[in-house]
Amino acid sequence: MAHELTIGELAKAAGVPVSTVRFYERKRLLRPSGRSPANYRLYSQGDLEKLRFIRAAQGTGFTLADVIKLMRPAPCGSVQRLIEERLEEITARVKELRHVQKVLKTALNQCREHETSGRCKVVDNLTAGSKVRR
Amino acid sequence: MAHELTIGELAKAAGVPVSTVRFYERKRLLRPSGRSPANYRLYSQGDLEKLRFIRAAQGTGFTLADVIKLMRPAPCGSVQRLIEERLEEITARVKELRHVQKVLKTALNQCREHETSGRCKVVDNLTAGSKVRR
DNA sequence: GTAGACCCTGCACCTAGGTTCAAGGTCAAG
DNA sequence: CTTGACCTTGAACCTAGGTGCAGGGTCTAC
Repeated sequence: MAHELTIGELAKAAGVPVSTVRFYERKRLLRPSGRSPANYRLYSQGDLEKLRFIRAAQGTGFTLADVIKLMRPAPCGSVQRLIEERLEEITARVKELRHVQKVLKTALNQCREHETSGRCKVVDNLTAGSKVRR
Repeated sequence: MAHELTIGELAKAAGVPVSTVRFYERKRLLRPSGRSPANYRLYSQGDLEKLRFIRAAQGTGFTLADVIKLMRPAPCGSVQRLIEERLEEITARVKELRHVQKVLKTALNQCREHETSGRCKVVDNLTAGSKVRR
């Protein structure tokens, strides 16, 4: 089942632009497993899975640099550390976003209460209630 | 109280690099209220507050383009729309992060259970459980 | 045998939000 | 009157994650 794929087929199967596949190659994330006589890149099913993994890991918030680390066989320990780091980041970010959410909701309510057609006063609220982190 | 500030004083007071203040000027976010005889930028207390507002709004997740819109006197309506958009984004992002959090926690547990010193198997889990959005 | 869809390489460009550099002017202290 | 900290300008550079283009080769169908 399933012979080798050209770059276009691979890209389509994974739902990414061809240009991105070549970009990943430049970044040493995914090298074709071979070349055709005409010098076309050829990819195996395993390559397709790798590509999917890359996208999944990115969706999970890992940077491409992290993905490289995740992909080369590594002791569980270092993988665990990467995951824990990401988890901490996520927790912090969620907390931050919840705060921002509160500030914005307050602002929005104020805005709705004394609605004017002139200058909006909401500005002051934003200035008061938030942190500058990031 | 409080005369005009040079760019260095302003930057320090707001806790941002001088280069950033000049960058904001290029982006039309903050123009000095005057110039000294020696052509130094001079900023008022109001400018300082504006600068603080810019940082606060950024911390709240607005882009600089949004901040420009927020700063020029605008009907409440358009400000409200901006805020609502941000709120929706935040809600979506939090949901996404919660999902990612779950996936990562599962992966981490698996990783801890059958800890090996060889290749980590966690990869498969990430591939299975996540979306590619973003 | 030619049109159109695909592939190749290398390089430039993009967004966002800045930072850094070169070459020079200004100001206060000692 | 020199040293050092500050200010000026314009322009180049940075990161991350790509996208686009020029100038060419290849493959499939008609």
